[in-house]
Order: sequence, then structure tokens, then C-alpha cells
Amino acid sequence: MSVTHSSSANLGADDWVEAAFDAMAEGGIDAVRIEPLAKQLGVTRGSFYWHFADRDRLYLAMLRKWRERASYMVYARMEREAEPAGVRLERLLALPYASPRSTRAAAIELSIRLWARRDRRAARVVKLIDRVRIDYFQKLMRQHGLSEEDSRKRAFLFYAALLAEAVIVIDDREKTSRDLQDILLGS
Amino acid sequence: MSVTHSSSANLGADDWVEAAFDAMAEGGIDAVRIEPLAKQLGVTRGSFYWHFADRDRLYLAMLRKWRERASYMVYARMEREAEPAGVRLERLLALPYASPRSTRAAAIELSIRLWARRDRRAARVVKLIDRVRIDYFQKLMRQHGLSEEDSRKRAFLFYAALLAEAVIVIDDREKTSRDLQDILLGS
DNA sequence: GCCTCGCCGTACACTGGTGTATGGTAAGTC
DNA sequence: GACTTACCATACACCAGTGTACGGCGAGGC
Repeated sequence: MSVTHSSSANLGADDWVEAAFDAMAEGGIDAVRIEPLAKQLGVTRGSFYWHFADRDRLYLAMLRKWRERASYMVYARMEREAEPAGVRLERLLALPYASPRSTRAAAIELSIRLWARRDRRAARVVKLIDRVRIDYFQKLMRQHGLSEEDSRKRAFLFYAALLAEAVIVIDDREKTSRDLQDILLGS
Repeated sequence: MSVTHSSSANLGADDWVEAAFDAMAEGGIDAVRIEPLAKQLGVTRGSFYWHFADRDRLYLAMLRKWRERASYMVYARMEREAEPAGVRLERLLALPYASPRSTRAAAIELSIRLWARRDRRAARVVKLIDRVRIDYFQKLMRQHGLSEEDSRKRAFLFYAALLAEAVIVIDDREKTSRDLQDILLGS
């Protein structure tokens, strides 16, 4: 795990990947263009072609990082066994998708899924992550006291609600979040 | 309402818009480029610049058409009062998002929402359509026998499930669809 | 104190897209 | 049958981005 040090004079490959995600959050995978990225990073493309063979390699690095991060976030939450499953589920529904950082993550989710429609490598990773996440939600439901059957049924819906919160533009986000808790977590 | 006649020798503006949606379904709004569209339509860009002032006008035409179509599909279903609300809701959950045509529609949904993140005009239309659809689902829930409160709560979740079915890659689509019916439409 | 090596800048050729100006053409109009 | 009109082709200047070849330069190893 190489640490990104933005204060350093020289850039690492991770800095390019992170800037690439920023660009992706705004315009999708096609907005990940080398020259604009270089301009934003304050360097020329010479730096890029040192770290990457071509643009496609940057794409692959993004995909790999997204997969690692998505998996990591799930497993990290599973490890931290302090709080009960119900609280975690509630926090997952309530917390995110309002802060600018979460907004960025939501846009990346959208972009990758759109990209996955024409890139099989991306499609493969998306499918994997979807399964990992749904399995995790299901496990939480199970720990929360629901039956095996109910957990399986609600896990997908729970995931759907998370994605929808990020996508659908609504007025009263707080209220919607409470409504979702009522239905998905109430007995 | 001008009728598109693809067999005609000359193209209309609608032909360009429809081709633009095809391109958008694959690569987002940035994939809507005039020259590739012209190539696919078998003409040169001369035709485009006859029908549209510039690329942005094509964007606006797409947005307008999407809004009309999305509204129309809702209102058309509301008019056809033959089948009960429960059946309609079930069909909405089960039917779509498997056929190639629905796959295209799903990709357009994604693309427009990603586009709406940087274009205020698109954001405005998306917000409008979201409200129209959720209101419609809520009305169906109400007709189906649910209370005003429950209808409101479940309408968003119902919409979320529809979008998620189009986005999340799963194996057993049939089973998921039945599960959703159980939770969302069951008493 | 040279020399390698990691990192970046520069310059070039190339591709693909935009917008515009202008010309051509077939079908209707009177 | 001249004349308009709707539609499309052609040619031009322009711009943004890609990839590549090569040159420069500072920091450490020895």
C-alpha cells in the first residue's frame, strides 16, 4: 500500500488515479483525459507516460483501485464488531450521500456502471462488488435478527435504496431516510 | 408530433435525436458526437447543421424528448384504467429491464443522471420526472389499498427497486423480482 | 565528482471532432 | 419552366487530445 503524499514534489501513480476519479465523477470514463489531468496536477503529460503505458493502463489502475476500496470498505466494517448490526444498517441508510465526498463516490458508482456496459473488464468487477456488498448486507440483516429468507429478500432492496438515494433527486432527504429505515429494518 | 419515417430518403430532426440516444446509451452524453452520428445515419454533418444550430441544441432536443416520453409513459398508464393497480405494480417490477430495448432505456437513465450532475437544465428535468414517477407509484399504492402513509413510504422504495434492477448485475433476476413483489406489495 | 536513475518537460506527427461557408440537387410552386 | 425550398455534400480553418522520441535535471550511490 503506497501512501499518497500530495505535498511531495514528485507525483506517484496513485496521484494520477485519484485525479482520474475526480474527472470520472464529473463526466464519466470518457472525461478521463490525460492532458486535462496533467493541467490540474500541475505537470505535463510526460509524467503520465512515465507512470503508465497508455490511457487504458490508467483505466485498469482505476478499476483495480475501485475494487480494492469497495472490498476494503465492506471488510473493514465487518471487522469492527463493536456496534450491533442494526445500528450499522441504520447508519448506512442515513449517513451518506449528502456530503460532497459521498456525492463524488455516488457519481463514480454511476460512471463505472455506465462504463461497464461496454467494457467487459469493468462489468466483471462491478458484478463481483455487487455480490460482495449484497452478501454483506444479508449477513447484517441476519445478525439483526431477520430470518435467512427475509434477509436474502431485503438485502437487494437495501442495496437498491442506497443506490437510489445517491441517484434520485428528492427534496426531503431526511424524511426519506427515515421511511426507508421503517420498511427495511422494521419487523 | 412529427412522425419519424426511417424509410424516407431525407432525415428529420427526430432521426438525429434518436441516433443521439443510441450513442448516449453506450457512452454517456459525451459520446453524442456529430460526426459518428452522421456516419451511422449515412449522411454527412451537413444534414445535422441544417436541423440544429450546434451540438448543444441537439442536447436540448434530447432532453425535451426524454421529458415528454417519460411523462407520457406515466400518464398513458394512468389513463388505461382497465387493469387494477396491483397488477400494474407487479408488471412494473417483473417485466422490464431484460429486453434489449429496456436495457437501452436503463442506460439512458444512467447517462442522463450523470449528465445532470454538471448540467442544470438536465438536473431540472430529472428532478421533475422523478417527482412525477414517484407520485404515480404512490397513487397506485393507494389504489392498491395501502394507507396514505405507507404509500408514501413505499413509493420511493419501489422506484429505487426499479432503478436498481436496471443497474445492479445479478444472476437470478426472476427470483429477485418475486422477492421485491413480496416485500413491496405484500401487506 | 561522476553516473545512473527516477521523474518530468518539449517537440513532433497524427487523429478525430467542431463549426462555418458555400455549393449542389431534387421536389414542389406558381 | 423559372424559382423557391428543404436537404445534404464539400472544403476549410481550427482545436483538443494521443502517443512517442528525446532531452534535461536533481538526488543518491560509489
